[in-house]
Amino acid sequence: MARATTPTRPPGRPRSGVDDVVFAATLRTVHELGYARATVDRIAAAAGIAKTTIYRRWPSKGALITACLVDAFGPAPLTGATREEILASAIRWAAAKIGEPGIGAAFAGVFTDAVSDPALRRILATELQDPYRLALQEALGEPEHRVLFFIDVVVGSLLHRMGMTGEPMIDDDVDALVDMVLRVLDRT
Amino acid sequence: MARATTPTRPPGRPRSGVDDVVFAATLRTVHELGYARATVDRIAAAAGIAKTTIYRRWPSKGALITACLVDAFGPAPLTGATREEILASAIRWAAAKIGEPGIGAAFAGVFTDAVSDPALRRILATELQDPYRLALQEALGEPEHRVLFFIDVVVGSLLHRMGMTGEPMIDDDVDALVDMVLRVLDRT
DNA sequence: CTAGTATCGATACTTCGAGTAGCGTAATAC
DNA sequence: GTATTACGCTACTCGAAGTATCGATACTAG
Repeated sequence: MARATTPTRPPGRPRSGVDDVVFAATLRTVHELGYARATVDRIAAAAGIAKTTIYRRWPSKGALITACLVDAFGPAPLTGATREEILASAIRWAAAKIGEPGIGAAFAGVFTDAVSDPALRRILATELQDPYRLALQEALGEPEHRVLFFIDVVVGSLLHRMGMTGEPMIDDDVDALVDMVLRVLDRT
Repeated sequence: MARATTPTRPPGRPRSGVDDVVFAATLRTVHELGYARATVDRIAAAAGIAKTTIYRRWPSKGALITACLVDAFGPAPLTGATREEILASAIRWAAAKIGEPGIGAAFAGVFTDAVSDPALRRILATELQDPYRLALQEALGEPEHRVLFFIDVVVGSLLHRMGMTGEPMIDDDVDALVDMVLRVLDRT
């Protein structure tokens, strides 16, 4: 997610474009060592840069992980002809992403940190959740509180499974999740 | 949860029965300061005992919080004439408990810690989840994987709401959660 | 009442990770 | 060249988990 080169480049040495390297190193480290043992020192070492460089770009470990997740999730692929198809594809997409190596553990980790950290909670809500929430409100024509409920159910279920078992939710249960939420959507 | 006085009391000074005091101090501290700032030192001070006494009884902060939650949740009140009524009452009970001051934050906190700590995850699954899972399997006549799915959905949704907003789920959404899960139960 | 045992409180300590400070160096614009 | 900003590096502060030790205390057994 390189910053667009503005016509008026600011003075001084430009930042090296190592964001993607750091993100990859972050997910790899979290995947291999778990969230708690994935210290900023270790992530920096895995990325081959200095720890201070990380703190020059992201103000905290939580912010780093959040930025990493925003990058990893990317834009919402809301595909489908009907509202049902759109919501179903979004749920399957979320399940697949959270199941990728490192992403689920990183997500559960920041989520946990956010519980006791209102500032991080705001970052998480604004940077990560809001884009998908707004896109879903638009695509489904549903009010905010209803989309928030869907997100609580889907993301909460996926993270709870990941947190309690250390493994992503199996496909059969993702199917059940899709069926369950679609049934709620239908009953408008 | 005082230990039953066995006929053959072991030698030495008996433990002071301060478990309940510690549990109350734990929930109060977590409620007032949040999970991260609820250090063992502060919890001990709030309980009026030494930190070392806490570590003589529970091997880690996570184990203390888990024991506190086991005590706070208590036995599962699976009441109701039909399977639907039993499951509905269980969901509402879980929502009410997680909404109590300190409990939701403590739950989300240990849950987070457990993600990166397999030992704590085992304690959490064995001590806190298994009793309710087994009772639900028995009461509902449903297989393990299905009850586990219900637990993922219900607890995951409630914790996600708690974690993202800092506030427990409102009654309207708990109603929606009950409706949604019951609909899955019916479709056997 | 005394001996034995195990818990308590208190203090000090070790360990480790988040985040900061300072400095010399490298890369760019002018 | 100079100015400016990012980099790597080292060293540091701070806070919290968990440990070690020791004198004092509360029991039981005789």
